[in-house]
Amino acid sequence: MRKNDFAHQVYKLVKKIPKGKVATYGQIAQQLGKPKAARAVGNALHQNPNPQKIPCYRVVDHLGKIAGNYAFGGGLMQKKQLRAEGIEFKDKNHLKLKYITIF
DNA sequence: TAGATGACTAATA
DNA sequence: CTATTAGCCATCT
Repeated sequence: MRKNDFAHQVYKLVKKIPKGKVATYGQIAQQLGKPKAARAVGNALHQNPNPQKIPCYRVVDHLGKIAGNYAFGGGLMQKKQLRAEGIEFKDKNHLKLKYITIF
């Protein structure tokens, strides 16, 4: 394993997502220079070597929807965490698209 | 090395 | 709205 893995880049970028905002897998992939690698980004987070350092709950799909119960405390906890950061939901599973951005 | 898998995205019906 | 098809890319077996 090299320290400059694709996954390593993903973690680094996810950690930089500002509070109160979220990013899509596609956006992260694009920041890495591979806009088609959204799927690979999801896989990288699935490995999730540092759930305590990586705010994977700020990463959602292109509709602002939470992936599922793969995160630290489950999908429900994830939604609560997002709401605690000032992010509002459009409905039960979809965030308001205005929050989907990096920087 | 090759095939299967998945926390994706887009297009189509 | 949901279901299906297809393309994409890193990781796993």
